[in-house]
Amino acid sequence: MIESQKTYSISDLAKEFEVTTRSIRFYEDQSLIKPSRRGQTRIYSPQDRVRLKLILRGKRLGFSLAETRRLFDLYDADRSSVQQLHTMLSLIDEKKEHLQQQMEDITVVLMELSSVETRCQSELKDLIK
Amino acid sequence: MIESQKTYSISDLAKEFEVTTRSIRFYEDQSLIKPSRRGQTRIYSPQDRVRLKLILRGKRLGFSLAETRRLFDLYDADRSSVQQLHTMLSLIDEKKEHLQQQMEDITVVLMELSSVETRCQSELKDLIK
DNA sequence: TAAAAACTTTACCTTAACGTAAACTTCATG
DNA sequence: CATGAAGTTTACGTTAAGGTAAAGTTTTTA
Repeated sequence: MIESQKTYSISDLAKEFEVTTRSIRFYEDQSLIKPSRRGQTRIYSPQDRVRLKLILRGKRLGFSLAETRRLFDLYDADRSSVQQLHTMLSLIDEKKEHLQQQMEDITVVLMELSSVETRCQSELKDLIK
Repeated sequence: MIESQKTYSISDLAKEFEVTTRSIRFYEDQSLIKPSRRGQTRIYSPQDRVRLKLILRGKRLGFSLAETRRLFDLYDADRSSVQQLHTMLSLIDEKKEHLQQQMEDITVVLMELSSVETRCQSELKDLIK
């Protein structure tokens, strides 16, 4: 099975994810993606594409690019020493706690918004009727 | 019941929420809080304190100060015209969608982190044993 | 009452995450 | 083959959210 080694140009990805090519190059500058090259031209693999997707998900969560890179480092990290594994586990825990706090915050805000929404709707009924 | 009309100084709040006085003044500058004054000195009411708490919660969610102010405006808004109410409802919907997207993102990342965590733990066992 | 502590304003500095413009190269195609 | 589209680098500009420093006022306290 010689599977079609799919690749993407920078503008392919820019369109797909609705970001500028400037941004994508900037992420590379910050060592978040490392596309290969044909001559000068960047060529993105499916893995690079996944990376970009992860970067953007991070952004939606309010991660800085530096934080996202640390997460990438977690995945890629040297898993050979006990030290390393412990460091990694505590980093993971830190992130998890942070995300759980965010979850709680979101839940609260969503409830508040729903309550305002309901009040608005009923006031709207009153005004129209 | 003459309840103790509690107030706070800027550094009271700074300590409680672990932010700098500079930040608190900056939020005022951006019209997010409006403490009263005794002479020049700022005096914060319990309501002001709640506002600050909300600002910080917004920050944890990655809201910009401008966004948070828009949310405040939603709460305080003129609820008299049908127009207004419709605008408000669509803003609320927008926010809700955004937050729901964030929830999904967080859920996914949490699961991924847990999976990495499990792998780390088992590798740790192998190394130690 | 004098000195320290806490408050104030004004103003310039910093960092992250790009936007924008200039000037150049490579490639497809009418 | 020239021209236009897409790619590249370099470099300066911009915005948000404060940090930091200077210079002054007010309040507390020894």
